Amino acid sequence: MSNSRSQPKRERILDVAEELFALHGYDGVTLRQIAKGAGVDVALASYHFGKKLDLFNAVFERRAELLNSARLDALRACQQSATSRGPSVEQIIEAFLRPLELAQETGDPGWQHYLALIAYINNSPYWGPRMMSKLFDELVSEFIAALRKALPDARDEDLYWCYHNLSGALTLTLAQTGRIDKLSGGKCRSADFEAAYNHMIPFVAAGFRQVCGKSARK
Amino acid sequence: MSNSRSQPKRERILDVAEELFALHGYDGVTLRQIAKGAGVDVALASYHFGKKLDLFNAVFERRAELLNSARLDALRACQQSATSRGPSVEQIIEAFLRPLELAQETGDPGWQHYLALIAYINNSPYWGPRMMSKLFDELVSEFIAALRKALPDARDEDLYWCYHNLSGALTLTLAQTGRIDKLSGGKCRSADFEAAYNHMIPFVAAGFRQVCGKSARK
DNA sequence: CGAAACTTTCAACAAGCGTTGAAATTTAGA
DNA sequence: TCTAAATTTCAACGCTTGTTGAAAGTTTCG
Repeated sequence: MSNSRSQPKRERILDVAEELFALHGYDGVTLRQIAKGAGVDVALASYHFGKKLDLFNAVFERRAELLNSARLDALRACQQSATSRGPSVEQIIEAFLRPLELAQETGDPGWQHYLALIAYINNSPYWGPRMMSKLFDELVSEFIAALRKALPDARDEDLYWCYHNLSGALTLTLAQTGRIDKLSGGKCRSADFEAAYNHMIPFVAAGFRQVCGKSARK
Repeated sequence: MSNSRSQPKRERILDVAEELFALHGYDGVTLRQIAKGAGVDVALASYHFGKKLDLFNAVFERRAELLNSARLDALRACQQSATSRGPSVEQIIEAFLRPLELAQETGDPGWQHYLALIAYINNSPYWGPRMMSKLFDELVSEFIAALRKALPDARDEDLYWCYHNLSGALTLTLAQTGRIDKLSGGKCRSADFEAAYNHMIPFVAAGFRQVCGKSARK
C-alpha cells in the first residue's frame, strides 16, 4: 500500500493518538479509534509501541525535547542580551511563552494538539505527578532561577506561588476549551495564542512584581 | 441493612463518584468501581441516576447552586460595603475566591473533590463547552461586570483575557495536582488553599490593573 | 532473483464494560 | 399486621476493550 519505509503509518498513529488523547484524555480513547483514524489495523499500534500506556508515553515524549530546547534557547538568548543584572521579569516570561507560539506557527496542527495534551496532563491529579516532573522540572527550575535573580527581594515561597499562577494561566490557554470565546461574545478567541500571550506577559509580570517585589516584604 | 430512608446509599454513590471522576475523569472510572467504593451493587447506580452520564451530571449539579449563591453573596456583600464607585479589584477577586476556601473548611472532603472535578471540566476541551457555561456563565458575567466598573478604562477584550488568566490560575489550584509541592521542595502545599488565594489575590489584582488600568490605553 | 528482516493485517482471546428485567429485601402507611 | 411502594441485589445480556500469535505482505540487500 502507500508505504514508503514505514514512517508514515507509525507517525500517523502518533498524530491521531496525540489529537484524540488531547481531546478525550487517556481513558477516553480506544486503540481502535486511533487505528481507524490513522487508517490502520488495531494491532499495528501494539506492534510499534507495545501497550497502550507506552503509546501514550511515546506521544508525550515525541516533541518534549524539541520544545524544551526551544524554550531554553529563548532563555539563554535573553540572558545574553541583558545587563549583568540579568533579564527583566518581562523578558523571562516572554522567553517562557513565545516558543510555544512558534511551535504553533510551524503550520503543523500537531503542535496544538500536543500543547493541549500537556495542558490535560498538567491539570490532572493523576497524570500530573506521574509525567510532568520527569520532563519539565529541569526547565522550570532554570526559569525560576532566572526570576529569582530578577526579583532579588522575593521569598522562595512567594516565587513558587507566582509561578503556579503563571502555569495555571498558561495551562488553560493551551487547553483551548473555547470558553473565553463564548464568554466574551467573540471578542477573544482561544486559538489566538499571540493575543493570549500579549495579555499574559504584562499580566503575569505585574503579578510577580506585586507579590515578589521589594515593597511586598513585611 | 444499614439503610435509614435510602439517602445514605444514594449519597454514598454520589460521594464516591465525585472523588473518582475528579481523579480519573469521566472515562477513567467504571460504574463497578463506584459501586464497590460505595459498598453497593452496580445496578443501584442505574436505579437512582439512570445512565452513567446522568450520574456524572448529578454529581456536577449537586453542589453547583450552593457554590454559586455563596460566591454571589460574597459579591453582593462587598458591593454593599463599598463607596458609590463600587468595590476595588482586590475586593471583587476576594469575593470570587474566598467562598471556595470556605467550602473546603466545612470539613467535608467532598467539597475538595468537587472543586477538583470543576477544574477537570473547565480545563477539558470536550467537557468545558458542554458543562461550564450552563452553570457558571451567569455568575462569571456578574463578576466581570463588577470588574468593568472598577476598571472604567478597560477595553472588553483586555478584561476577558485577564479573567481568563484568573480562571486558569484558579483552575490549576483546584486541580490539586501536587506539582507545586514537589517543585518548591515542600515550601508550598497544594492543599493549602488559603496560601494559594493569599498569593493569587494580589497577583491577579496587579495583573488586572496593569492590563486594564488607565495607563494601559494606547 | 531469493532469502532475511521488517511491516501490516487477520482472527481470536479473555476480561471488563454499561445496562436491564426480575427477584429479594426493606420501608411506609392504614 | 398486612399490603403496596421503594430500594437493593442478582444474574445475565450483548458489546467493546487491550492484547497476542500466526499469517500475509513488503522492503532491503547480497
